[in-house]
Amino acid sequence: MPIELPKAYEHAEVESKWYPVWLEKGYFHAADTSDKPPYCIVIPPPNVTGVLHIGHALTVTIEDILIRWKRMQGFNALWMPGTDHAGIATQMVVERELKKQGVSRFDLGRERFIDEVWRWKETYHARITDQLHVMGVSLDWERERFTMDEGLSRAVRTVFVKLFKDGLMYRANRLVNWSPGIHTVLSDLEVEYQELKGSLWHIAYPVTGSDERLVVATTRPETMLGDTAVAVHPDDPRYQHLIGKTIDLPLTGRKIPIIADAVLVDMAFGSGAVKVTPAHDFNDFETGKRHGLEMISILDKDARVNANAPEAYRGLDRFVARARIIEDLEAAGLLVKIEPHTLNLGHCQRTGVVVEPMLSTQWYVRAKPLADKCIEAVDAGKTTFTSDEWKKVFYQWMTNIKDWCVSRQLWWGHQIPAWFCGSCEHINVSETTPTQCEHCGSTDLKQDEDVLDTWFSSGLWPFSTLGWPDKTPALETFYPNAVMETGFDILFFWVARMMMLGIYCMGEVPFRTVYMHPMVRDAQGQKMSKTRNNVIDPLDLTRIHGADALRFTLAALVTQGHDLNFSPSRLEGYRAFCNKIWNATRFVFMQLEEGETVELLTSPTEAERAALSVADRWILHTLEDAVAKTTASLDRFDFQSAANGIYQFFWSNYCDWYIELAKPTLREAGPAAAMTKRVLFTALDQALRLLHPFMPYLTEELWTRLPVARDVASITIAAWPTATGVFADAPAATLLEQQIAVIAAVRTVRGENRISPKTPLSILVSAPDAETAKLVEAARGELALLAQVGELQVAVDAPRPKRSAVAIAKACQVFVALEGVIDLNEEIARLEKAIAKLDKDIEKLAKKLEDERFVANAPEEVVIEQRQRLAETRATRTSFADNIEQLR
RNA sequence: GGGCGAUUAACUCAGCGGUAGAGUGCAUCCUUCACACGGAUGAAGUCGCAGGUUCAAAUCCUGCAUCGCCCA
Repeated sequence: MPIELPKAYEHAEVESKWYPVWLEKGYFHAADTSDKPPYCIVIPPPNVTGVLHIGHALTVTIEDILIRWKRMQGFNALWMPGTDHAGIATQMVVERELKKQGVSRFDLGRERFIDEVWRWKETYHARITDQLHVMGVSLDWERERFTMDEGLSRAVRTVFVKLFKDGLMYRANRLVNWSPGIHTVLSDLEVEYQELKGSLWHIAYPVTGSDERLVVATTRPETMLGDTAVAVHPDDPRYQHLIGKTIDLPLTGRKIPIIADAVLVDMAFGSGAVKVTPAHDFNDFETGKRHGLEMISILDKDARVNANAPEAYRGLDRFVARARIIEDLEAAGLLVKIEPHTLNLGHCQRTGVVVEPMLSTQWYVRAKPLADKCIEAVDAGKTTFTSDEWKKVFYQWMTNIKDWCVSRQLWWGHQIPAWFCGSCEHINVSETTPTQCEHCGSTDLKQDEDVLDTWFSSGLWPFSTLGWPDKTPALETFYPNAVMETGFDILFFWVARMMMLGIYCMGEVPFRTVYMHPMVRDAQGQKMSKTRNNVIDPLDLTRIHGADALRFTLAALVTQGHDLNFSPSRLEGYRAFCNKIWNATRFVFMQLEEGETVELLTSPTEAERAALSVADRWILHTLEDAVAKTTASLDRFDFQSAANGIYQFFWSNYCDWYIELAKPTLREAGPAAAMTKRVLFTALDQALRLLHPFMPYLTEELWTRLPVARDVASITIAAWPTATGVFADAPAATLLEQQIAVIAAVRTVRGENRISPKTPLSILVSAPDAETAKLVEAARGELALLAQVGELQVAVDAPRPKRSAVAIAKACQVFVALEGVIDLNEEIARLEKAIAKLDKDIEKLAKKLEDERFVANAPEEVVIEQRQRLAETRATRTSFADNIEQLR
């Protein structure tokens, strides 16, 4: 009994079947050492408490395509899996869950809280892993890592100590970005600026010992409690006499100096006088340093007014304090006016609260020396970007790099390996817990309570996952990684940090190529968000349309730009493509006798070659072309054209023409049919391989059923097709295109004249020469089947028969007898419409060719081409016009 | 304020110096023995606007408009 397939492709059944098999057989496992060339991608570790979203789906689709492709090409392909502890996000999630039970992390205490987080981590980890499985990812799960596991934690401590000893890790007291939402410092990158409508308050500050008042404009009146100066521009004639005098700072009873500062003050803005609050504003902080001003911090960690401020305001939230102070100033007659003002405010990336600049002591990485090495490496081409745009952005950031604040006031993360001595205040930095102070020998040591920025451990990912700091065989084999693929939104957060730390720790770049993918948006280009209610869940999509269809869609839509607008209609189209592949295979299988096996055509003998039909030769030629183009597209990370190329080959060439052309041959059992059958299977086998990186499930299901000899059990590890040129056959392509054109010409006449498909047509084909005539003659069976041609006549330069429709098929004219078939007026109308179009083309071409400058300047082949086209178009027009005359 | 990107058929996108393409949708016809998640045929675009370079511009340059992003 021949191989039977259900009538439609059921993705759910097939997809649930294969993943466990692949895992069991260990196809995704890469060897530590191998004769094969290495190829390694590390997954951007998803947040362990996160849910798979469409951005992850895009990431894993692209990476799996690359990995599966390279694996098939014979590389020792490693795709490293793992998850990220995501300090802030995870701590927030768990705190929120605890809050539901009425428990705060402080109720539990640090140790018990962290135990709690680990418990959550286990649960969430299982979920995100299952979600990844659904996508069909060929990750080497045996190697899976977590940023907080023992090995990676050791890597973090090692790097910290190394940086410290090299003077690249230091502590400093400066103004930082404080998130009152989660009670921690943030790095510059974790602050998101957002334009907000606010106000500009003009406040009158009384000059000491005079009636004069100096008006300052501010967007943050509450910070006046911490003002330590008022600045004016040194060249401002309005205020010359005040420089050096003092102000009686309202509500506080303090006196503060009036200073001149050309950097801070813009004479044209507001009143030209600015209050200076060094402990609560980055510009003021710099001003304070320039002038040696006092720095008074007036807010605590909750952004409430602290004891440095007058008693009346203590304990008030910063925004409540603002309202109170405005009231009080107004009562004192010191509020001059309020203007509407748009300001750009920093917000905490995670909690969304307004970030507060605060004075505090934190750990910093000296970034410049690390960044310089990155720039050198990219300059030297050690790492290349697939897009010039992102390379430029990378350079810009690296060139203007600032020191990286890496300490965080969280509990969940890698605790900083620094111990403060209670006796001598020395800071002991060590990979292992010290028992006594290295400076004074005291045993009164207390570890820094803070943890490291999550991105610090992620920055080690390309080598920490391979066993670093140990010199493992895997590290030796797979570092540098081949490709870093991720969303452009984490270019600085992650890619840049990996470059810095990779070069620093390993002495070599972490990866050879950087490919940045766009952000997935909805079909209208809107950012997906819960508030917009336009979030597309990839798991819903896989349930409805299948993982293969989703993967193919993402690959077909991905660009090197900023946005990928996800279009459900495209997904539906590619789901239909899956079904098409299924049914084409089903048809091919139906040609088999019971128990029959097929020998694929690899390097044909002369005898085999001679047995190939024109259609066979054409599809093999086209296949080679598709193989070459797909491979070339993947080589340059052009997933879109790779996907489109295979789609076109499979649907338009293989299904629409080759299978249809093969049908008449197959019906007449014999040597021709046997050969065609072999070609059908050969092209199918190769096409499935090309499709496999995009559609792993469907291709595996079909490929393993092929009744052919194979050297491996799974398409996962089957060889990627190569274009050797054995099937290159341009003459066959030309011949077949002529046949196709004749068939299409008849169909056009039929379609346009609304002749029923059942009505057989008599046609006469006028060929330019005997060879072409012979070719058309040879397509008799195909014409009968594909165009319902009952009677076919072919002649060289045949005279036009009376009462016939005419259509052009490349070098031939096709006359379709119309007697008794249609209303002649229909055909006249069709030809008139065609002539109108031809006239337009003729006019355009003639005008171009009459232009002497064109003829003189354009390349000769272009001129010749245009002349030819004009001649052909004119001939067609003449023919159509004559025909109308005859029909009348 | 500085920088970057986008604007092509109703929708989602290719093309990036020499006849405007794809998928979906739409119209007409066809349930023919792989597939109606199908087949055939067709309609649909002054390629955002205005200048410029060129024999030739959707494609290169300049400006403008609209939308979006990044950095400060």
